[in-house]
Amino acid sequence: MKEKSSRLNTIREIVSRQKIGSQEELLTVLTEHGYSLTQATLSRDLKRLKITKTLDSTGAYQYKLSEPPFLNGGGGEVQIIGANSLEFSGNIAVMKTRKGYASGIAAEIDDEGGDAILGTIAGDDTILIIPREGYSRAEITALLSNLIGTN
Amino acid sequence: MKEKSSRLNTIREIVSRQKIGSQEELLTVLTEHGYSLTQATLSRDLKRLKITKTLDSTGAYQYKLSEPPFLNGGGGEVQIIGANSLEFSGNIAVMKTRKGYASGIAAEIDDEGGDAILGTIAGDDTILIIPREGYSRAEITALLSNLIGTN
DNA sequence: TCAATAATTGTATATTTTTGCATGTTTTTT
DNA sequence: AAAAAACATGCAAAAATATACAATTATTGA
Repeated sequence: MKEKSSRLNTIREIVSRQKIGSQEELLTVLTEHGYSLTQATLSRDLKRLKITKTLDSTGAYQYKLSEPPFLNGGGGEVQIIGANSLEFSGNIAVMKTRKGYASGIAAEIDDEGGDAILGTIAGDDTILIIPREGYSRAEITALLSNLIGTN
Repeated sequence: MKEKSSRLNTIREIVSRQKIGSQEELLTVLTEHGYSLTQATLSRDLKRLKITKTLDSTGAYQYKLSEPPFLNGGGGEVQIIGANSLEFSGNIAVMKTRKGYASGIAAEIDDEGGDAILGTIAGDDTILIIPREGYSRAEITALLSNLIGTN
């Protein structure tokens, strides 16, 4: 099912970008984005994504991705945890990251991407990933998913 | 009142030692430790302590001290991946990070540092951390170490 | 393809957490 | 020391979140 993974992606992006204080609130935003679901489903989505209600520095509630935005160096495998979503436009991949981490993660992708990655450009929370010609979306997705890890 | 801070302390200890999945459960443990309070009070205590309900790797709920996103404890060893070093010059702290991660980590410090941190400036792999006047090196070190963590 | 199996979702409901309010207690101010 | 202000707490109610169950939709394998 396509709907679901797209929705999960969107949820991750929203949560990492704006302050969301309750599921109802997030539900509203998702509705504005064109998704139709109930709070029950959202609750399950959040559980799958390990997004939990935390407290920000002012003591207000805020939903947050619980995985630290870091590289997991265990076992020689490099795994990037800070990336929130990946989507293609044409043959260009756009990765959204936790704010501030784009350039760091982009560097990792350059490092690890090998032949398949022609280059990357990073803003603050967005990375443009340009694959080398001849590599399919599927291949790039697989490569990056591997770096990122799955949900 | 002495009772309260002692209780908060105990809560922190319990939560960091054993798996607590709900406030009721924690309440039971606290009662066994000789404290007498209601779930309502406990809820407020947890809020003060910024202890929130998160999801562990198996998908079960677990209360946790808000965790610094800086480190990865793979294989029992504590490994600081984002931040490499911390040193003072005068009352200014300089943190070295993995290339590209400085601004991301600086943002975390701003987020989590509370009153003690006046501000941060990030380059590519270096963060300047300016403590608020009145905070000692030791305090800042403790704070940042805590953020960086010894999980 | 079709039946069997698994996954996803909504509804209704249960569970859990948060909070308004009243009250008692401690601390501060005068 | 009395009054005022600030803080802590329980109770009850509200709000938020999670889940059992049943229906629906997708997926798998012969």
